[in-house]
Amino acid sequence: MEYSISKLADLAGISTRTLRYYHEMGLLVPARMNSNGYRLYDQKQVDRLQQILFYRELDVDLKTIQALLEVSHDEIRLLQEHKHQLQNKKKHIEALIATIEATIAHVRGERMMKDNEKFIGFKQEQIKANEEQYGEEIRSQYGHETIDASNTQFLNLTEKEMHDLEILQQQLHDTLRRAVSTRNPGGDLAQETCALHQRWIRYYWNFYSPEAHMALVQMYVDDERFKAYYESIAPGSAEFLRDAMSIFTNMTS
Amino acid sequence: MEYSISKLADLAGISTRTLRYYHEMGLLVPARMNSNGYRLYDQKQVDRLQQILFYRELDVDLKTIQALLEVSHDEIRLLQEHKHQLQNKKKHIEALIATIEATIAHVRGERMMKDNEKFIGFKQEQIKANEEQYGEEIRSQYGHETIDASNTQFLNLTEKEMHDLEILQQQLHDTLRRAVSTRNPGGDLAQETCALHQRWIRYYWNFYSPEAHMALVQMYVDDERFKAYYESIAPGSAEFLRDAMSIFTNMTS
DNA sequence: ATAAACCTTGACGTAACGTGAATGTCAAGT
DNA sequence: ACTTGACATTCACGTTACGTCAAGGTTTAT
Repeated sequence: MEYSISKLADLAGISTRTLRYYHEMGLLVPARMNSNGYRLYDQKQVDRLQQILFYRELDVDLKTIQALLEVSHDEIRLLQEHKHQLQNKKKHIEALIATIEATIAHVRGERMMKDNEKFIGFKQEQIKANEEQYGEEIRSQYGHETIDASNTQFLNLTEKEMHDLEILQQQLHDTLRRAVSTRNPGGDLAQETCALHQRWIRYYWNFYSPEAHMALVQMYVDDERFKAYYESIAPGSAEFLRDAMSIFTNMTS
Repeated sequence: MEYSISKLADLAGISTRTLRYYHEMGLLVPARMNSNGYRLYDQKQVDRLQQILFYRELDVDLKTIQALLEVSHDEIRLLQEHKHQLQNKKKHIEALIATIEATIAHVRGERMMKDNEKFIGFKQEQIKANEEQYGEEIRSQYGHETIDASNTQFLNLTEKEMHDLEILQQQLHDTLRRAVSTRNPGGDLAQETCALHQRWIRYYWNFYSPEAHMALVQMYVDDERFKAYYESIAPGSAEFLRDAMSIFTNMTS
């Protein structure tokens, strides 16, 4: 069964504008375009839209959703994961309700309550949970330098930006190679490498944090795929970058 | 106990940028500003921030939150209402989980499922629920023409826009008065009145819908406060506007 | 005294659309 | 065949709620 754009929008309870936007960004591409330029969607798109809406329900941003849907096409596994996350979200709402009850009791003078207890359960923790849960999965897939042209749509880069990214990547490799030979993770060259790496990472991450960055470079050391890649740049450069980042971010793991 | 901006942000798990933004829009004004220009918040702001975050959790937009917090200062009543809404949200998540389970069973071939069942429970219904639950409350407070200067901050209007709004309102009253005397809700003058009313409403509503507009003009008829107000413009003008809007929106209630 | 942490304002940018303009296409009715 | 209303397209501007950065002032701890 085929759906026009308004039919699918009505079915899913979203706007046609949303569907056009999802098409434009490559998140939900119609099954085909009619000869008159009209979008037509079929069963595969219905199912994919359902997945998208589950992720949206869990406050996952669209770029992340797109990446996640590239990582796995196992529908049952995805659905079970959504279920698990929704059960977590349910618990989080229960925590909020408990906070309300505690606050009411406090207002009535029935119990004491410290100010920090008043904010237990709010959404910021959900966003952090997303970052942890989904960020790790994305990093394992896209934190790798072998980004090819097919991913430019994902990153929504202009030609110029893509070119800039290539230059930056080349610069990063050159600088890292030279920095490794200094054997000084705290030196100027090493710290410049870190700054370049940070700039590079920001092309991929919507929400940067030093912690996440540190986790990534630690993964370069721990994961054989990345370790091998960095060995090919310069021997020992994964560990070197990890050590340099530790200083750059002023963090020790 | 007083909190600096970062202390309060950390306490609540939000950013200092968010707190500055809330100050700027008047949603959460610090208790005082220090001599050095630093913001200081006290207990009242802590409690108000908690209320704001509960509304945010329920996907209520900030302008609506601001309006709601002007309507009622009864903390216990607000908390009980949040609780009620969160319990609804919990049910909605349970519905989503049921949708997942049904979809999994469908994929496995264990049961039949129509496409429309795949979208049961998604968030758009929550947004509609907000519109109904909170919109009505806002309308009863702000859908009234007696907007005074103290509300311009709420609407975030420039001087020019405020002036335009006054002109529009005057024009609306004049046109309505003349339209009523035609006794023709479908006539040009009546339909012009509706267009003016729609333009006027859009100053207040972030998300316009003909249904909501119809509900509002119906309320003008049903609610004595508004009815009396419209009688003072021209006798019978509340019903007239309701009838004219029915034609303008192509809806019959 | 110094460095780091904290604060301010100003301003640009982002994500995910909502809205409207202008125009083409389709289907049903006259 | 023509008309009208519903449906579709692209283009483009605007909105909301911040994230991020720059530039510079203030406070705190060493």
